[in-house]
Amino acid sequence: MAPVNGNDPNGGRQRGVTIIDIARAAGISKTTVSRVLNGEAGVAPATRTHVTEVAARLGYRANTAARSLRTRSSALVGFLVPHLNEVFSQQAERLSLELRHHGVDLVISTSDWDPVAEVEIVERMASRGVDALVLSLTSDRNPDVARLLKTIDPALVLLDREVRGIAADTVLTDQSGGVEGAVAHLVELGHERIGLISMTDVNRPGREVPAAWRRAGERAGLDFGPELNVALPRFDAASGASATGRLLAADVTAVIACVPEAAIAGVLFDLRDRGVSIPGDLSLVGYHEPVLASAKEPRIAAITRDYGEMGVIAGRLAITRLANRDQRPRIETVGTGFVPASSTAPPRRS
Amino acid sequence: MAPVNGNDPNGGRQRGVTIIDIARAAGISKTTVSRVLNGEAGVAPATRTHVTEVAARLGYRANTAARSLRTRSSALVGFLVPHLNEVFSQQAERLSLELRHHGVDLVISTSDWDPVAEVEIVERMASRGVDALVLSLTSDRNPDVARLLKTIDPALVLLDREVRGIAADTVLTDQSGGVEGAVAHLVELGHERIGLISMTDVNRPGREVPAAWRRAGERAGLDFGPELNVALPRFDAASGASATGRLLAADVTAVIACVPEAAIAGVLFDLRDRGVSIPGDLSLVGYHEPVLASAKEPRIAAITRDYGEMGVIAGRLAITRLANRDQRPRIETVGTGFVPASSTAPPRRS
DNA sequence: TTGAAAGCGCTACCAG
DNA sequence: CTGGTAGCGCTTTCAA
Repeated sequence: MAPVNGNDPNGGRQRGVTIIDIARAAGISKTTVSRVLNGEAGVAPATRTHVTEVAARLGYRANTAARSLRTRSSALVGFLVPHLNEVFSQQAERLSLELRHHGVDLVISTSDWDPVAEVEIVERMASRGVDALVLSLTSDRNPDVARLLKTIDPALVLLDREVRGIAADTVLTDQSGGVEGAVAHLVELGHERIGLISMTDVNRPGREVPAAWRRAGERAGLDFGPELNVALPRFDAASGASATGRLLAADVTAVIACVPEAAIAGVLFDLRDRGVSIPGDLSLVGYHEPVLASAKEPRIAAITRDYGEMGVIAGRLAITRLANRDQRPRIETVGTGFVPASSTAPPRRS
Repeated sequence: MAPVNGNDPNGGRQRGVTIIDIARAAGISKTTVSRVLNGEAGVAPATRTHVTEVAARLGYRANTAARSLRTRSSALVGFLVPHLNEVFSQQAERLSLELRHHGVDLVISTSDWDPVAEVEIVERMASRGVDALVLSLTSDRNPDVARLLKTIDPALVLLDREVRGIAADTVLTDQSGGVEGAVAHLVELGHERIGLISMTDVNRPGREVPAAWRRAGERAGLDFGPELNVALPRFDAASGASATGRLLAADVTAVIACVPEAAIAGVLFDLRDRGVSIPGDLSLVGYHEPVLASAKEPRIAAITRDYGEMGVIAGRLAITRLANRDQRPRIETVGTGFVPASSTAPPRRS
């Protein structure tokens, strides 16, 4: 039998079983009940089993809000991503799972690649009282965000981002392995004019990828001019298509597209519309290919990394940070690799 | 200047500005501060502006836990999905956005298609105090879940699921439009043995899709035997591949695959390995195709619907439900359509 | 239009 | 090993 509660003063939600109800039913103090429920040591085994039993019988469920208020911790982590595409979804799923193992839930919000929305979202999450905030910022060069991050309470984990003045736990991607692999592969096939579609320099991959590409070119004795690098501010199909046009005009024989899948789709559509065949007329390297896409030809060679792992690492960083907020910031690096496929071939001799 | 707080009795988080700090700074009671912050009527304009000003100056951020405790509402909605694939991610993104417009945040958890995990997750979210729970259950026939849903407090929104004994707000999918469109299209091309890969009957699409397929067959004067329907319990590539084998053994000339993308990828891989060409040897209809996959041939004809819209509707149902928990359950239906593409053709005459 | 006081459910402290 | 008490920050009476 559920205990009879006083008549509800609140028009709203149901009252629910509290530790006081358990205490009464067990003829014991709520302090001890709390101790049992939290698995603290120093409770007589008999008491423990009894309380556990009563709690189960009454269908007790802890009130998280009350606990949060008292302990100043919400067991909630926020995850801010630009967009829930396959890459970020995968990160989210693994991050969520990792956190769940530690009794922590994940609040997700998308900015739709809008730096202004990002500020609002971070603000919201801070006010929500998340214990930690995992950030895949659209722009890590936005001074408003940088300023905001200094004033908020949650622990921070940056996902392949570097914010000036913020020394936070970070999961970095080392782009060099993948990019150099791709360039080396293309050079070996005989390509010299290797175009790059990248993100703009407002976030770390947008800075690191072009740098790695240029380095790799130099290593191969090639000087990649700026006309070979198109930096996209947006990642819809139209942007991808326009980048393709610019690179074809620059006489590239190969393109490395380190941008989200929606933009790469734009590249593919545009090439098809122009009658440019892959890899016959143009070699293409992408940046992760969804499984369903990879089931069709040409399979896109890709610079890739383990997104799920990034989520797991972010989760671990968050959890360990919460256990000890005073430790110094840690940086974990995830490598990238080049996965060859049927989308590359020797350049057409003209 | 931030007010000087007493020395922190808590080893943990920072103290933060409270309404008491504002009240003191403004020389006013915390009641009035609360009223202003919540935009309640009955406050002198002068007081209102002053309080607003002071709050901004001190950098006040409401403590959500305290508010939740008092109001018994968390401004949090839970979303349970089997897996964050493209379909569910899209729903999640739009749902999240819709909720955000109303000041509500979204907690996401994935069950990895595990009905047991689902029970735990629902339990967790209830204990977390979510105001509403949006559920894409792996199995809506799991009695444990049905029982649990009756005991918990949050408002429920079911996403294309029907749980016995639970009268909740629901977003239903009407599969008939899409399935009948697909069957009619294939029949018109001359197909008679049209196989179906579906989910099992543990959830609503797993029941509705086969029913619609059978009806559509009857309407065309065809009697689809049970050997033409493979119901998958899992949705990895291997499952998709094995389903393909069984249907080919049943001499189908066309396959409709109403299963998640990972399984459809398995179908494609398997067909390629067997040297079965699409649509030359076999016509294929899928169930939504990611943009990057659609950029390559063959483009998979699909039975599809607006996933984003489903998320938006779910969000609206949740929000309006919270505004009035006593209204009777509402059911919104989303239609499906058939989108032809290059993956279908007349059957090979043998 | 304003304020005092009560209390949401829980954990932390201290005394026994 | 156990219990009493204080209070987290907020909203909500109720009274002025």
